[in-house]
Amino acid sequence: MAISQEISYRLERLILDGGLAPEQKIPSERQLAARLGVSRAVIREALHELQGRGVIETRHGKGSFVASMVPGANELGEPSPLMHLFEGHPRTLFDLLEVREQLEGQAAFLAAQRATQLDRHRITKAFRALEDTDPLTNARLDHGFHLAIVEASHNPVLVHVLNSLKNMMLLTVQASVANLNPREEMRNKIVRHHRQLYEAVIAEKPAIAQKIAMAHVRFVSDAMRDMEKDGGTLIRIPVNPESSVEHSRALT
Amino acid sequence: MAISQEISYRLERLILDGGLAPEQKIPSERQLAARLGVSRAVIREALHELQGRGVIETRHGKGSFVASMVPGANELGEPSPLMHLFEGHPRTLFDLLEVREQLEGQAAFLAAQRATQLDRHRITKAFRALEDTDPLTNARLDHGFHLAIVEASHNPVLVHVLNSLKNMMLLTVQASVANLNPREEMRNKIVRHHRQLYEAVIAEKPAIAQKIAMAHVRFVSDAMRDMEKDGGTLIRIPVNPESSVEHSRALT
DNA sequence: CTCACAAAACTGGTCAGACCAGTTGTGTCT
DNA sequence: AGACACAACTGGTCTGACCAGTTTTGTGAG
Repeated sequence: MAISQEISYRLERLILDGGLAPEQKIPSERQLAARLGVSRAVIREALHELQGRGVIETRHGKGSFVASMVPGANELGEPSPLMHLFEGHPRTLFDLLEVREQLEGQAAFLAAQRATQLDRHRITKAFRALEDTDPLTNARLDHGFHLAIVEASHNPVLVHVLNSLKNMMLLTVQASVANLNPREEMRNKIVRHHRQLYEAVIAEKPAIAQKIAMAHVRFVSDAMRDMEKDGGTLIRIPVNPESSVEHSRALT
Repeated sequence: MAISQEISYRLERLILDGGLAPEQKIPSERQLAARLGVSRAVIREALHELQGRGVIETRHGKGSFVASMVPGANELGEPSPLMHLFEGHPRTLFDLLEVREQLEGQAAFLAAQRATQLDRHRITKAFRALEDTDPLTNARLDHGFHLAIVEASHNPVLVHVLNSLKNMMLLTVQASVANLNPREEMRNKIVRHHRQLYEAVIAEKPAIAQKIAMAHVRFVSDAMRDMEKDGGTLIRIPVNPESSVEHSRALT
């Protein structure tokens, strides 16, 4: 196999395995080349491969960075092919929540089991940020909190799967925030869920963490199902990332 | 924007817009470089980006080719970027099995709950075929059985996720068949699992079906982990694109 | 004339060193 | 202390060479 591919795999493995955190800077091309004993061309080819796969971002004059899966940052990828299924099909939202219930439950379980000191620190940071912010504008932070837990599971396959559902998940999170947060009793419950989940993960109680995470997603799902049945109107989140504009502006 | 990226976008658009058909050969790097008036390095970087995105495949001495979109039959979802993580990294196999445990459990649960007459017929057919065949050559049928159950879950998102893991799953199924089936007591347990799972789904007992499906995957995972720890040698399944293409055709 | 086999002419893979182009830190001069 | 220019980073591109597989070609032996 080509050297450049071996290197790209090695780097990806390192990143997904938690060796490198999102937004973290990767050593410069010249450093990598020297350290791995290969030419800079090979390093560049490997990095382009990771770029194509959306694992890293490269900025002229600054360096290469682990792509954050958080929405605001990048997202030059085309809208998820599943996205179109979602538009006008609220059922898909519930299908997704159904799958999320399992996967987030497992992620919470594994995170409670495997989180390192660093992971716990990240999770704590994400949780604090979530707590300290206006609930109406925190869909992103909500997602970030769940994401931190997923990454602490140290299962690259799980991370990849949830990442590939990223766009849709963001929509469900936004939908739940937009629809549920305005109702006080709902918001309180959700906040309590988050706190319980946070504590269970930090306290390294896998079974409890899993149960709470699943109950949380289930609760959101049920609540939205009820709202749809009763009121009939879910607040629709416009499918419009528009971040590629933002992206090119930031980079040009 | 960097020249290499402009070129990769241009080529991708060309390919996706039908200018180039799958399996078709792309002009050589030197030709492209000359034709587009840039250096070969830029061309190579652009091609690596497309490679990372799964749009093309490159073969030493032969050239670059438009990737056949067959693997994963992904009308949805990007071509599994996970595939390569598996090669040479047995740990990823266990990561995948960890995720499978949850997803197949859920699929079994939902299948038992929602399967229609037609679904049950398909599942029965897949099960019979599995039963009547030489266990040493039935990795495909094994996979087909599990697949029939997944499809009966009637959750498009779940189907999509498992479908995008299809190639890797095929490998784990093959690995388990190759490693576990030769041991009689293992094979018997697996056969029993299949039968119990089949009966629970047909009998519309979701909780039981889920429990069995999860136990099944867990059992396979544990058994392989033990084998790796003891004997130290898992039979490695050669990663052979052509055969997996064959398989996905057979299953689609 | 045909077949076999080696050489040539492709393909991609890697290397070296140079230079351009953004970004950031530093130090000097006012 | 502040402003500004100059290093010293970073990635982006170019050149030309050579290595390593694959395919074509051409020539010699039968």
